[in-house]
Amino acid sequence: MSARAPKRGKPRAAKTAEGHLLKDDASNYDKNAFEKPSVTVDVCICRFHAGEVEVLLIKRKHPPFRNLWAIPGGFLQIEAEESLEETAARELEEETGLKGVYLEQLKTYGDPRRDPRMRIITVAYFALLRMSALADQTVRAADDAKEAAWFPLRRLPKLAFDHQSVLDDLLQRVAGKVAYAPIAFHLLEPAFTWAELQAVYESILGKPVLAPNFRRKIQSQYRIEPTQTQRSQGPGRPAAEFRFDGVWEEGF
Amino acid sequence: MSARAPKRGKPRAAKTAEGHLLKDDASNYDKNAFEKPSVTVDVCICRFHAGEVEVLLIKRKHPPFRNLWAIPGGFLQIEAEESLEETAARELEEETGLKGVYLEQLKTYGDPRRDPRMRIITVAYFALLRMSALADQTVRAADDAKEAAWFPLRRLPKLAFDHQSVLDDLLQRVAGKVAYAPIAFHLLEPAFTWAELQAVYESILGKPVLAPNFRRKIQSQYRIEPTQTQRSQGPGRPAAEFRFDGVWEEGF
DNA sequence: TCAAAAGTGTTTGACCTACACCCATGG
DNA sequence: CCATGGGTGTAGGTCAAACACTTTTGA
Repeated sequence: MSARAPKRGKPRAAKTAEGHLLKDDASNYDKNAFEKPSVTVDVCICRFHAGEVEVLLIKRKHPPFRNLWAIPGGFLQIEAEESLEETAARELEEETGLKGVYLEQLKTYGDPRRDPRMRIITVAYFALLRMSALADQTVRAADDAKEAAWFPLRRLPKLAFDHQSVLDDLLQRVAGKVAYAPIAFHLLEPAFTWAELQAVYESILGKPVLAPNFRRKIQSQYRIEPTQTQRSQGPGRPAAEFRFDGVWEEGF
Repeated sequence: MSARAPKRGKPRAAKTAEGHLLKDDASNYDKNAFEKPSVTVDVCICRFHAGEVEVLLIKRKHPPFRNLWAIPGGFLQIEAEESLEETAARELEEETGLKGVYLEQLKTYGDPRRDPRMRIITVAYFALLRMSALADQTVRAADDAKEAAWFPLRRLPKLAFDHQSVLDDLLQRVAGKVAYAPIAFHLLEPAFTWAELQAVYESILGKPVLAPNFRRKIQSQYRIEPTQTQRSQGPGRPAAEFRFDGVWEEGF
């Protein structure tokens, strides 16, 4: 349910034996009848850099977990009527200055002791963005002086709270999803080379793949269109650039 | 993040331009600095009956959405230090009297207008249970007189709130997961026949499968051990009963 | 003996893996 | 020419779909 309103009265008293089904009268509820948790949205901000998928973490300056690294996030703004995804987008923008980035809900964490200070429910999202988007943007290690840094998903520092399990869940989700959904392209420039695309997959899957088979497989799932542009940075044939042009229609 | 504490002060004032990174001093926070949403946990309770996967819904007696059907759920109990999963388990027990049932988190819904009365964040779970567990238990259409009834997942009535999309997400999740995880067995008795197992898969996938291929595929994934028992309810060879005995080890 | 259930076998084709090999192109 | 990137071909293996068929067993 999302909407049975609590009865009036003290929180504990309101929860009687049959209290699991509460009156729905619009005229008979008190939105403060139950104590409420704080709700935050954390965003695992991912980029692809130096052959690896990296996530942006911030170093905590204060207890608890002082000097450990944490996933950036913030409180849901009730007054602003933010949806969860809007909160995630706002956090992402505050942290990186970017809008319009791919965002997906990961999972919600609500263990009563995950934050020693107070009861916090955290909805985790993840974002996938291209390096070029960050070019002019400085990642802001915000005012109260936390460091911010990128870490490869497979070589993380010691993390605060239950954030290790959040990132474990993230890696599992992304590795599973990359096989059937075109999410890898969000980590690359609009024009990319085969070698780059393959490197993203290899990083996510954690193992090498054979180039010819990889390309056939990708082309059987997605339209990969050549651009006119090239990439030349040394000896050898310059790499051609391609762009993602949607998934193949599945009917017929 | 799950833990940066809000600054002291009025909610709006606390959220300054740089407010996304808040002080972590344990000595410097006020857990009421931000307005909080209510948090509920809804549980999609599923059984397998008459050849179909069914979900338990309750009929709303009061506005909003009076007389529409809704997924049962309830408020997270802060004082009791419940985890989200414990809340789901409690709701399940209150609704059906059952404990120890398979539970899995589905997704979290937080649109600001999903409940017209107040801001509610709902974490949806789903439960899979066997018919035999319900045998002596009456499903309680709780005191304030809501009806409770089972509906096939593919033929749902008009639903309250955003519960239609919750159940859409549920079907998609279950259909995807049944292919690689042994979740179907939770819907069957410990001893089941091949025909029953196949019917569960066909119901979830929404299409018929060929029995011989189906059995080979299942047996390649899981240990299916014969029991000594049988099932005889008419002419024809009585169906032998089997039990699930884990997944095959994947190393070798 | 019939009907339903369990189980075997086989054919076909798709697809994945691994590798060999060729072509293109800028330095 | 050569190093690198793009691309084709293909042999072998695995696996799944589809279907035919046999065996078992209680009513």
